[in-house]
Amino acid sequence: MAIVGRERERANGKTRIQALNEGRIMAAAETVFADHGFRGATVDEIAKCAEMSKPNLLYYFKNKEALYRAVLEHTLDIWLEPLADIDAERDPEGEIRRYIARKIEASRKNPNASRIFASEMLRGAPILGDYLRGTLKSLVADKCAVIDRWIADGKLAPIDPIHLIFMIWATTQHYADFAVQVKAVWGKGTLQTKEFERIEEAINAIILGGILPRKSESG
Amino acid sequence: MAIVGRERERANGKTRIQALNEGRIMAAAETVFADHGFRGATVDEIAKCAEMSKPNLLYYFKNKEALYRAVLEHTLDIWLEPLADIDAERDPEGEIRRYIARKIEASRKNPNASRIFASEMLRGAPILGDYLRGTLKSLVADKCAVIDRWIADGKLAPIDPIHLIFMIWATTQHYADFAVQVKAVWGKGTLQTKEFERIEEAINAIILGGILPRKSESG
DNA sequence: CAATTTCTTGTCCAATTGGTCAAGAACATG
DNA sequence: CATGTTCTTGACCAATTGGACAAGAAATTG
Repeated sequence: MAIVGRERERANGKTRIQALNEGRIMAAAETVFADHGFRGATVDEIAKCAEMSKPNLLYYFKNKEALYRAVLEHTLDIWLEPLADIDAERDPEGEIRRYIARKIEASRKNPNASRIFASEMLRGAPILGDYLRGTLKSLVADKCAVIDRWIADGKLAPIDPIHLIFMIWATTQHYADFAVQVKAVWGKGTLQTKEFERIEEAINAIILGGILPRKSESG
Repeated sequence: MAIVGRERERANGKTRIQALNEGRIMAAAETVFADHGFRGATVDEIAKCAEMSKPNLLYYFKNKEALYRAVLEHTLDIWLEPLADIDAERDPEGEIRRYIARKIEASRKNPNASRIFASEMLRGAPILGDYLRGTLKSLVADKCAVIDRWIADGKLAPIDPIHLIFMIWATTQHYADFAVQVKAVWGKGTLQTKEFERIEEAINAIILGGILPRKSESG
């Protein structure tokens, strides 16, 4: 059992060096793809950003598209998880608050992932199209059903669930994707934790105000 | 005064052919830039899309960036106008309804403009940075003041004006920028007038519900 | 420590890029 | 219709692109 002694701490069958370099490449690729999109990014630039030669990068990822796919896949995890977590059994206000919080957190902690996803959508989702029409569509359908049940139970005002979801996506991701604009117009140099707390409050105020049942009407 | 007889219908000092070709080039550029961003777009592709040779395109626009700037400028007009139109003297509900309606209309009628703007934001607004920090910032400040007055007058719930504006931007443009995703998840083949009417209703319902004063509290 | 595997890069390549140039074609006008 | 202007393009260019390859450098292993 002392076989672990030397170099064999390969997780997922990966060498130490592999894990290290693939990580560096992915990180570099994330920023370059986020800045320039798939076609605008160059392998050279990514390699330079990862501090390694281009042939070495291509030793780890067989070509530009493979690298792009790997990066996209990574962003999807971040993207999908919070929505899947909405629980029909708990109360809508708390669930939606928590969903918004987690989406905002994702925008704050991983703005590049959000921008890459946006860039892929802008060009018509040539890679993610199937994912959108498959996994994502059925997940959203699920959650729409949950929201509809909440509405039927009088726990939410009768709004259109899918557009509520779109609105939450659009609004939360806006602060990652359009960060320059937000900073410029808002007059903030950077968006830090403090700013994101205010953002979250503001979004919660409007959206929850818009979807919680009006007491004066329904009793 | 019969000088107008022949070919001299040049508006803005432009030849008939100039006006025609610049128009075709701009239209082509709009779709290509929208699909691939500045760096990802190629002059060749734009020329092909405009059905003319590359040197001919470069006869009308001295280089790729000049063309990009021209296209961006055109998108800004569409972008800016609706916000500037908000009138402090009229009632908030009607004004915001109208603003949302006009933004939705812009997304529907000019999705490419929206996507180009988004793409410019994604890469950090290297061209539009000054515009954001100048014209746009002060315009937004103006309108925030208007909204604050409405709030002070008890006509709106006390929400943060700038984030209301961000939310309206994000939500309305979402349907242009993320059209693929919307179509895929919503299960619509295309987004047509009918769909946009439902979208507008849904957005109005949530946002107005979220910002109009609650009668049960203040009334 | 020798053999084997993994890693790294300089060099090269064909294709594509943004852009120039000269020369001809179409047009407009006196 | 002759003349000047505007328009159009094929051919070309240097730089960059994504990627292949071979050969050497580091690791890892029995």
